Parts: sequence; structure tokens; C-alpha cells
Amino acid sequence: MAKRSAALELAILGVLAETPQHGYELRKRLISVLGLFSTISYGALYPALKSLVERGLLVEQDEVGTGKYPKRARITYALTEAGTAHFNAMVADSGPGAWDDDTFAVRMSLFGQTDVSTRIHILQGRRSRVEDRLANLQTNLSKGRERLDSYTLELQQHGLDALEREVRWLNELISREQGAAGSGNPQTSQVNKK
Amino acid sequence: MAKRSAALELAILGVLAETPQHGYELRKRLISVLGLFSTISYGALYPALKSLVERGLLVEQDEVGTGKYPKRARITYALTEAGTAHFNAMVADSGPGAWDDDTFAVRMSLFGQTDVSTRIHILQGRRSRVEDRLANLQTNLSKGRERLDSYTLELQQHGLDALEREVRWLNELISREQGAAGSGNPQTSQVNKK
DNA sequence: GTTAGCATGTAAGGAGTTACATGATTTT
DNA sequence: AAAATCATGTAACTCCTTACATGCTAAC
Repeated sequence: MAKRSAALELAILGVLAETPQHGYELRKRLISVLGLFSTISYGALYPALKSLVERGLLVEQDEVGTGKYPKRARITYALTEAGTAHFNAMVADSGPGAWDDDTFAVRMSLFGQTDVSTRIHILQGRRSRVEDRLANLQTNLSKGRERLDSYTLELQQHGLDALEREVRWLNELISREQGAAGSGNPQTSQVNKK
Repeated sequence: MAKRSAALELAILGVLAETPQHGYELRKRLISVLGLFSTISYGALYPALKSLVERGLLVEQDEVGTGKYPKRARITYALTEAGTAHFNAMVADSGPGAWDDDTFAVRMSLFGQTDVSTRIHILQGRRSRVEDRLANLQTNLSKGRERLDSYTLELQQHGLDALEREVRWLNELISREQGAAGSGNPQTSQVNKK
């Protein structure tokens, strides 16, 4: 029922699915591996972990006596079975918010834990979303061509270019995946490859 | 003391500085002219307007008997003197958050109400911000080249390309402004123009 | 020893979204 | 008449950010 929360939870589960970790390190990985959340405050991370534990998706493992640092107050988090199931469900999900910038980025950076058909599904879903935005912007732009001042125009044109480039990028990725798999259904895109 | 609030308030003041309007229409203009806020809910807009009125930056003018629709419950908002002053201060501001995506976009779309030096200032500030992000990403990427899987790499590379393009775009805009004005200080950029 | 980084958490406060609530006006 | 859209607002809820509070460990 949240917005970024969905992306954040997915990211947490995804990283922990690879390696159980404690909060402090988890945060660093989220920042570097996913690179997306420029800053994830502890005020967001710990409550999120807590919530995941309460829902039975994670378990806390107090790290006692790990060699050199016997009494360090570390809490290692690991996925439960339910957590793994939930993670898989979230990755494959197509619900609202599934193609948002953040959520898509998280899902793509977790592609390593996914199969080809899921990857293609996500890439195509994202492409639809971007194409929608593109269409909106174009409509908007052609409608108000004259009424908008040059700076607004310039700004929106730049946004438009970025979207077109993303579609082309997604097309390439999709082709690559389809090449790796058997043959999928042919692509339908509104943007030409140059 | 807010984040988006800063961008939203700036946008509201900027649009009202051109033409006083009532909430409903204001929202539509914010969406189409600025194009940035895909959705601005009334639950965000009206409280924001209320706050601006309370702070003496806007005045409400009950629209009575405007020809055909005598009793329509419209409230037209217009800037006060203090509001105009505040708007000008915000546009020229360099405080934290001044170069964020949203805030920058709002400021640029309001360039029509600005003088050349302010425009250059804003464009350069934005460029610095983008270059910082670029540097971070590059560091991050060279550090973890091997540890990151190919998808994460691909994703970050795409983000990097987008940032580089934005810097080039900003360089062009800055040159254009400097050409229009007298001669400004020469540019220093980390990204070559290819 | 003292600074810097590791490590976990809470509390206050702000901002925004969704859903709800109401009513006028215009179009079909 | 019914449906769409204009028009304004509120309440509950969720989430995040900032700042604070605590202590251990490593390095200089």
C-alpha cells in the first residue's frame, strides 16, 4: 500500500535473497548495487525491516560470538520461506506501480535471480509505461506548441528525447533476451530504431 | 522546510504570477505547462494554496457574478506584493534542493519571467548537480565492475549516458544564454561535447 | 586517548495520496 | 433526466526525513 515502500521492500528482499546481512551493510549494498536510492535513511530502513519481520518474511538472527567481535549488536536478516515466496511474487507482479522508475530499476537490477520470461515480461511492461508517457508528452506538446514559451518547449523536448532513447534501449534488451531464449512474440513498438 | 513543497509552491507562485486563477484550472496548467507533476491531487493543491494565503503570499478573490455564472463557487488566487517578492527570492535561491529534478524543471519552465544572469546561474547550478551525480556513479561503477552482474551494469550505464547527455544539453543552453547576454565566464565541464 | 566509522534504533514533524463528501453546470 | 465535468475541500493513513540517542571498535 505504499509507493516507494514497494520498491524498497523488493530491494531488501532481493538483496537478502542473495546474502543474509545486517542493516548497516544492507543499506550500503542497496545504495551501491542498486545505486538508485541516493540516500536510504535508517529511519526508513529499520522500520521496513521490522515490518518485514513482523509479517514473517524475514527472520532476525542475533550474531553471537563471530570470532573476533563476540558481543557486537549485529542482527542478521534472512528470508523465510514465506519471504522467498513473497519475493518471487513481487518480482513477477504486474500490479499498479510495477513499472515506476524506482520499482523497475530495482526489478532490473535483480534480473540475476529471474528467468528469461520474467525478464522479458518486465522489460515489455516498462516499455509500455514509457511509451504511454511519451504519447502523453507528445499530445501535450502538439496541443500547446504556440502557447508554451521556448524554455518550456526546450525542457519538454529534452524529456521526450530521453523517453525515446529509453524505448530504444529497452527494445535492444528485449531482443537480446528473446535471442537468448527460444523465440518469443515479435515486438510492437511506437518508436523506430533510428 | 519541505521537499516537493518547495517545487510545488514555486510552481504555483510562478503560474499565478502570469495569470491569477482558481484552483481547478491552476492544477491543469501545472500539469500541462510544467508537465512534471504527472498528478497533483487536490489533497495537495488546496492545502498548499491555503498555506500560501495564510502566509500572506496570496489573496483569495471570490469571483462574484462573472457574467453567465453568477454564483459559481470559484476562488481566484492572486499574488500579493509579498508573494511576488517571495517568488523572486525563490527563483534566485541556491539553497538545498534548488537543483533537484523537480525544482530545476519548475525553475526552467519559469525562465520566461527571469533575466539572463539568473537563468545562467540556474543552468550552471543544475550542471554542477548533474556532474556530481555523474562522478558518483562513475566511481561506484569502476569500484564494483566485477562484483556487479551484467544487468545492474547495463542499468547503471544507461543512467550514466542519460546524465552525460543532460550535461551536454545544459552546456548548449548555457552557451546560448551567454551569447544572448554580453560575455560571461567561460564554462568548465567534465563532459566533452563528443 | 581521541577521532572516525560501525551499528541499531526512536521521536517529531512534514508532505502527499486516496477516498470521501458536496454541489453546480453543461452536454447529450 | 442522466452523465460528464467543473469546483472545492476534508480526514485518515502512510511514508519518509531529520535529528537525536546510544554504544562498540578500529586506527592514529
